Amino acid sequence: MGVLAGNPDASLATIAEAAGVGRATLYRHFPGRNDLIDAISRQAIEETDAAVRKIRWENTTSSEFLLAVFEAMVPLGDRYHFLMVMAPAAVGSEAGEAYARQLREVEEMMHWMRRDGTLAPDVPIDWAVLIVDSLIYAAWTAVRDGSVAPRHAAALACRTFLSGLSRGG
Amino acid sequence: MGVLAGNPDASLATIAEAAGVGRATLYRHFPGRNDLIDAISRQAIEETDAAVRKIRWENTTSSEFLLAVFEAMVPLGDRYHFLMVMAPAAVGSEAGEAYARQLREVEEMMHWMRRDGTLAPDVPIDWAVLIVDSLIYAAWTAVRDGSVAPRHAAALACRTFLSGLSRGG
DNA sequence: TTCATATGAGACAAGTATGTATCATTACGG
DNA sequence: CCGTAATGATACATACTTGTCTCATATGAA
Repeated sequence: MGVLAGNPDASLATIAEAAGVGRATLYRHFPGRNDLIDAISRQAIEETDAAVRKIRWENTTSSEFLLAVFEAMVPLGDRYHFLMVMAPAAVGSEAGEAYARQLREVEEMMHWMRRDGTLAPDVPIDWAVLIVDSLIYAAWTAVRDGSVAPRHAAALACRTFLSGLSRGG
Repeated sequence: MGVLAGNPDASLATIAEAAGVGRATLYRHFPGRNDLIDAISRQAIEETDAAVRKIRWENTTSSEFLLAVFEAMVPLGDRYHFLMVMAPAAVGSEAGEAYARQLREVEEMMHWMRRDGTLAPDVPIDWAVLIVDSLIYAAWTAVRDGSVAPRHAAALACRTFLSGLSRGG
């Protein structure tokens, strides 16, 4: 998993070695390379979907919900990164559709925040969606590299989205 | 250039075709594949360096300087992206060193903003640096995809960094 | 025009990735 | 203990990529 996220063109021999299995075993489970990455994509989508579905949205403000999304997604950053890297290449496939659907869900959240009055009305929705994506990835990267503590990463990302990094906030 | 940024492992045949030259011509100018990407890296670094050097830092606030950096870098997003994708793989090489130096310069800018009182004191410098990188990339992506107008992208990135996207801002 | 240089197209060998098949070994259930 | 299924290792054919080389052509200066 992490291998493919880091290098989408890794050879099946490398993947098999990283997974601790023989190369032939990979071909027994998946007819070809595309089937393998499709299966991993499906799993990544399932895990990220499940993590978001767990969040209770009743009686929460959109800001709290956003924080919960960051908290849920940062630990799954490798899955998320995998989808960002591989899904665009798999347009038309099931994985590509699911990724597009996830993007639409983030878009709906941004519309909610705009109606809510939380998101400034002059911010393009597309930009807000892009920033959520970027912040999830940035937070995961920072945790992985040890730049920030895992417990603080999501809060930092949420704060950056809502009020930026300047003193006045 | 754009080809390599999108797929770092693109074959030389693909690169040559995208560049509109014969594959043999590539080998006449560059002994091997590594020399080619090293040359492109050098050019990307030179262009980004030149763009930043043009910025006048005397009699400007750090916020104005940050905006100027965004304005300078967003149009060079493909170069920047190329370096982000390729340079880490070229550790030890001249390009890798130059990329690390650019990162240190952003770090210095963040220290300046912190002393300045612009950057909140409890924000980790590493996080701020990472967010600058992410925002440059995000702004370039948004412009490329037509989500936001080129003239607004840098301002949007700067605003996101300084005051976030919420209404209170 | 004529000569030198640069280019494009293609052949070629070596190395690597893919996909299939075979065989010995291991693990697991009856 | 035995038989079945799964695994690891390996060999193999095919295709792609890399790097080198050759040859015909075009471009450009003298």
